[in-house]
Amino acid sequence: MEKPVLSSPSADPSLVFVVKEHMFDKVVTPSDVGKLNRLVIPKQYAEKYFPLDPEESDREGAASSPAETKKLGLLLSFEDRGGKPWRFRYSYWNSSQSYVITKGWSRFVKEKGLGAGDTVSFSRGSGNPAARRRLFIDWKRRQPQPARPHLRGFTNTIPLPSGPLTSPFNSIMACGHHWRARTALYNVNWLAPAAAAQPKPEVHPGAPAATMPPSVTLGSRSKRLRLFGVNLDFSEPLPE
Amino acid sequence: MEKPVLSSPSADPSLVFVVKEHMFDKVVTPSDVGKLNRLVIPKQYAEKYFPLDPEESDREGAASSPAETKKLGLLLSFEDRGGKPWRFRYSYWNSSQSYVITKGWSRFVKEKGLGAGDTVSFSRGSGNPAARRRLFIDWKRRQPQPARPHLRGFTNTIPLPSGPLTSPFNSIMACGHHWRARTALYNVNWLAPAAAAQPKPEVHPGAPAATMPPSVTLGSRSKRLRLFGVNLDFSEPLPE
DNA sequence: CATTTCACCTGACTC
DNA sequence: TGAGTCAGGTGAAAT
Repeated sequence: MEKPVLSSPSADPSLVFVVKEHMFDKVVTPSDVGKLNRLVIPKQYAEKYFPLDPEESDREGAASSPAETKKLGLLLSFEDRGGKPWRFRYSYWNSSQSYVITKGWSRFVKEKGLGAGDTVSFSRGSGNPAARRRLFIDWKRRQPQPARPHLRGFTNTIPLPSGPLTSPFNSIMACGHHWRARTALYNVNWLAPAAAAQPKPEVHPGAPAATMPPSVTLGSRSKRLRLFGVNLDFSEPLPE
Repeated sequence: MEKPVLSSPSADPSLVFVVKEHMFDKVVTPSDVGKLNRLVIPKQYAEKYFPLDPEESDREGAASSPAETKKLGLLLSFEDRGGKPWRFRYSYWNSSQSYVITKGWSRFVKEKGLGAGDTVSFSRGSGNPAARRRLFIDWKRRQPQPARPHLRGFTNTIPLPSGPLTSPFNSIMACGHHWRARTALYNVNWLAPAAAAQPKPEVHPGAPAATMPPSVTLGSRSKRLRLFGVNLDFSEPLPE
């Protein structure tokens, strides 16, 4: 067990400090923050910290018997750094032999804006059994990634993928956008006409070689691309 | 209640006609006829015609008490237009707050060859309470869809919306595509540059006036649009 | 085994 | 906006 640490003030105004023991961290995968709406808990930590067949089956949300618990899972209640409670369903998936947090997880991902590579951290209170039953969840952003260019349109600002920009169209010049309502996930891509009777795109400044066709590749330092007489402006990534 | 109608001969050879009252129709979704093996009954109809907590809990397959019925559902017995009996489990899903027909439904879908967009129709006998307890199910193929132009790209064929094609970009020429995985719903849109130093698009043949900006409108008879030196070919809708 | 059934779950959408 | 509906999913159990 790691050295207990003093936390920031908890939600309970009568407690100024909570002594916590760190349990484990997980660097979340794309699936952990994607639409599968589940977080896989590494088996070694799951069995150590969140046993599903405990002798002392006194956890909140526990079913009546250990066998039932194994089948139905548990309701685990955490507090985040602001004292906000988070209740997650935690269970074992026989099919994948893995321990997962399911219900409630996607709300956490959304509220915190978790992305792949970010770290979630699990702790519990330190001290007597009652204190140790108190669970905490925290998270931190992954190390800053190299800046990516963004295309700032007239009405939309659209994060660009870092790789080559491609389109399912091979025979037309197409500038496509693809997004999901009410999320910030946008995907812009385009292609040059196959038989281009078009001016070659000019990239300013410090342009990498723009290969087109089959695709336009933008360097992270490009700030402006003039394409078919149209100015495309790139900006730094949006503040998060 | 709609006007009672005389049906075709029923399964009971002693009865030549059955008087039916139409209850409701549902245009089935892809999920209703897909692998989920369930039919969602719109709540308004479910609660009106197939109540799960009836005072008179005398329906076939009803559990012993109203509370039990709510939990376990009912066995509903229908006759199709040929008098063939169809028994479906009908219940309420707490999690999605929806009424569903489950067991038995996939067999109906398979036998009738139901596809998305087809309509299933629910009726019951007209007259005294006993007659009204007799349930009927029928279905009809969806209307042939009106032809829509399709944009046939090199690698993709993308159904176009019938209305004007617009884009959230106002300042660049953008040809966007927007779709949801595994459904056939695609949405193609584009716009001309706001300050177009571009040739006007030419539309062949029988072109409607192409207004651009702010948007390009394609008539259903347009087969080809030459836009910025790029040919866009339109075809009839794909065979289904 | 695959397929069906079952009891959940979530997000997109509507009002 | 927030609440309700429901289409489209899931894992597990039943068949």
